Amino acid sequence: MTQNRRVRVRFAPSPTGPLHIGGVRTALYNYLFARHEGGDFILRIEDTDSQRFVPGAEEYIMEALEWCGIKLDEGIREGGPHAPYRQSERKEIYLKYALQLVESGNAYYAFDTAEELDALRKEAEAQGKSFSYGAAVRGSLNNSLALSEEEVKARLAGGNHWVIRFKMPEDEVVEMDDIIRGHISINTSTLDDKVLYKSADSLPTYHLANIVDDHLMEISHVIRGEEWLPSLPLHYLLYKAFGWTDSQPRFAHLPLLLKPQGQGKLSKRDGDKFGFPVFPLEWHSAEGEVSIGYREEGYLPQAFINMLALLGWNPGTEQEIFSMDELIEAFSLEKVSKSGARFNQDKAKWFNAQYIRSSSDEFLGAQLKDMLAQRGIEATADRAAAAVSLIKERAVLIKDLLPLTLYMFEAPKNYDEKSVNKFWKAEDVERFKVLREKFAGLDAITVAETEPFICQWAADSGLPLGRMMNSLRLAILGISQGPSIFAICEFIGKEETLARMDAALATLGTPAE
RNA sequence: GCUCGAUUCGUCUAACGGUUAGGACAAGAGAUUCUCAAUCUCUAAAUAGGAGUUCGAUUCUCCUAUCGAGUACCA
Repeated sequence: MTQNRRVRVRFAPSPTGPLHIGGVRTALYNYLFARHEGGDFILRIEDTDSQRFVPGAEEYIMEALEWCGIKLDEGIREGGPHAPYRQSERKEIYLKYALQLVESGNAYYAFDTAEELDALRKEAEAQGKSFSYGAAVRGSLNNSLALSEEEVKARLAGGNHWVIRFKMPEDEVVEMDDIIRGHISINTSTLDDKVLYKSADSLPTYHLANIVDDHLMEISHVIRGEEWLPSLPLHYLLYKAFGWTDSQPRFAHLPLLLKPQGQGKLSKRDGDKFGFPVFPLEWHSAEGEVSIGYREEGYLPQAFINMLALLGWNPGTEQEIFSMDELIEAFSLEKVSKSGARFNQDKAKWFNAQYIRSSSDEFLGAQLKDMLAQRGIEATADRAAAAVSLIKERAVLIKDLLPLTLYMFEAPKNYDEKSVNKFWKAEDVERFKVLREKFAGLDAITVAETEPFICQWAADSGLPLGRMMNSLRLAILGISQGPSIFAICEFIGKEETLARMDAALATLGTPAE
């Protein structure tokens, strides 16, 4: 294995649907590793399954990576020295390599139909065994190892459907190394003769295309999900069969992302089931189903990435908040954990709240301005930023900014019943009327004016400040929640404050004692 | 079934073979506050089980259990 060669890694999704967070994390770790090492990050689209191709998935993948701040050095849009980066556009490359393996005796033609193989599997199953196309049975099946040379030639010439299978060596121990898991060894007698080249669509399978492209694209490290670990011996053997062992990439198999509840790995349907997004961006399926996305739910990409980075990796320090640059600086594959990580939505929300808090008022104000505009409320950028500054430590999601500030732009349409029962008793209303007159007498309503004034009044008269404030809050907001009522009154101004006080008086009236 | 992998608080995780097993989220209690959040303080909470190696094991080895993945002309 070549040491000190340029680090080049790839993220190689198949466009069979939207990328879920497990895929995003794989892309992220590849990206962090590449940047940390000063290497290249490549996007390769593995669309060798013509049956499962989903239109729009490719665009989705790229948009999702872009939203996350994961930048590509080479890819289907970016191009690069090894273009094309879409396997369907490289199809003529693969047959040549498959044939090379046949010639070197590492692979063979097989003519068995899907139906025949199905029947064999069923038969084995009926006897409580499992069928494996391997050394034990390949001599008695329809392939170039068992059939006569003439027969094989005739079948190939006759246009019979054929596949190319890898000829798995018998009773050989494959020794493998994984950066995360260490040394692994396995005997080849437990492995089968995998199909490398399909007849159904004249395309290679993942195993062939992957090895060929990683070699051609000079990939130095393969960082992928744990579900590929069982295929690793095949891949090692393929590199060996091609004579590429010296330039073989190093492997790192990432732990799986598990469901938040129950068992098993996180799947695309879990989002609907548990009410949290499993996709970075909203996805509209061809069937018209909509799956929610982190972006649309109000997560900031930085928070999303931070949360995801720590799901299966930890630098060994107690730092939890990382910018992308800090992640790049701190990341190492050796620190990736071995066991599956259960996704936790509370933690994801906590990260987002932290990031909202540290965002500028201008940025958050701009988000709010848009949301207000959608409700037909026009606010200036300054007003929106000022409103946000009062409540940003209370927001968990970006979309929370709207309900948290709406009363600053709109008078309440109704009054919370519980609060009315609690804070709008006859005596409260008496005090409230006095307060209204005092407010009316002020030049302007500012925190600096009102706060000391009311506190003084309460102190002098011995009136319960809390009840007074809450009656006012009820009149201004309609609910008993939110930041300093003085600050809100200042924000909406004297005219609006008085108008809302009058409206409350008119709507709620004075309850009987 | 077979093969491979994994196993520290409820969850994410930290700990050169030597720590009172640490932190974060969530939970509980208290403080603070005009309300609700936030914030601050505190509390509870874990090395799957059993052997072995060792002066000493969360850490190394083996067995068991549990969980996961793979077992397609899908990736």
